[in-house]
Amino acid sequence: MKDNLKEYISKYISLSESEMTDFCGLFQNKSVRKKSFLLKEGEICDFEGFVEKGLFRIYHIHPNGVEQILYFAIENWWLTDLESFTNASFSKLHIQALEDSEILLISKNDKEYAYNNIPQIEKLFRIMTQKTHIALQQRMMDNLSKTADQLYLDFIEKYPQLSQRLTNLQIAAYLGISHEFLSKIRKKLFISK
Amino acid sequence: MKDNLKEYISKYISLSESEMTDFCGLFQNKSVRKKSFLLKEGEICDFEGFVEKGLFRIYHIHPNGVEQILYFAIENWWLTDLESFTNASFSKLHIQALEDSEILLISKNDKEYAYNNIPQIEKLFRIMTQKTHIALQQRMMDNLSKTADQLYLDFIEKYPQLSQRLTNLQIAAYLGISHEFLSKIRKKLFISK
DNA sequence: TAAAAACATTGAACAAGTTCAATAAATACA
DNA sequence: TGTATTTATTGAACTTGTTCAATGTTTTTA
Repeated sequence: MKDNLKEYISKYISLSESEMTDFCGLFQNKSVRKKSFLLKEGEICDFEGFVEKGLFRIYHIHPNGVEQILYFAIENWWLTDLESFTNASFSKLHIQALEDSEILLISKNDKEYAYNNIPQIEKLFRIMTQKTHIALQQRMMDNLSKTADQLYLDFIEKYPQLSQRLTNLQIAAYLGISHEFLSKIRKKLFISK
Repeated sequence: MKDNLKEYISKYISLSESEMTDFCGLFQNKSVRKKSFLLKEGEICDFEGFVEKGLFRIYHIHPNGVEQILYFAIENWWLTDLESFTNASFSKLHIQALEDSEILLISKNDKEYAYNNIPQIEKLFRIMTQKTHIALQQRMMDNLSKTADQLYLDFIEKYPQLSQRLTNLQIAAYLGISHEFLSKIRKKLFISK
């Protein structure tokens, strides 16, 4: 039970057996059917999730109707709307399952409990946030400097297994280009799938 | 001494007087002349800094020679190359003073000491990293969806005092557009300065 | 398994932003 | 204060990517 979560945690911090049981006990399993939502714009995100199985997209719908995917979350990745979760503000994001999925959810209250009662947990999330921050900085710089061709090639090279599970529409929405243009890029690069 | 730093810290956590003295004692003051560097590409960033006075730019030079500014740091902002600092890897970034500046620096070792000996420090940096992460996500989404006009207007509205201290070259390098195009945008918008 | 829905491809016209080069204006500095 | 350097402006040609519309393909679902 919750073996992936325990393994993930152990990569970054050392917990006693009782602390581990205590902390992991705060997570509730939830099955999410393909296309259904964990969060919709306007709601307050009061959970953080660890994906055991499946695939989610975290995205924003711009005023002009265009969907921008902020990130994907697959097995052993975490997801939340950090802004809404942290500030208890209305979310600008949607979180939707793209496959039938299993996710472990911890509520904001239970996370607070963990911060206050298991000292190492503060460290765990500090390290996790650092890592995602580094990755996001890199993505930011890439997006501002690379052409769409390079962004696409980098993406399928960096996430080969994930890109197999996504439509080109979704990849385009992540890269921030139109799917028509992605199609033309793929043609130019002789990518057939 | 170090009043701004102490005030900053107190916004997020509560330290006893001795803890505060202990922690702030780990910071060394450094004067940095305009145009000189705190960090250059290829070096390992073993410090984190809190700006007391002045202005820095943290930027990357792309293979094609274009300078991309990742962020600016003014009074009461922190700066480091998080990736190089965290992983002790060679930095891809330059950190340069754009004005004569005063900065408080803490070494990686001393920060480790603080993490291990002052429990609340873990929380402080967890919260700080969360905040910058939220801001970076927002900037990411903006950059992918907004036109250069909007990005520029948003920037000068969000950072009115900072933008007064920057050249248009620097603002363009932050927004990820050419400075010629920024000039045309300013003309169109009737911005005279 | 047939119909509906979602996804992918292609072309043509267009818009946004870049590059290069020339010039002007402002700033730094000896 | 005058000269060198950096910064800003402008225009023309060009590149990258978008939008719209039409068509074909694949996947989902009743």
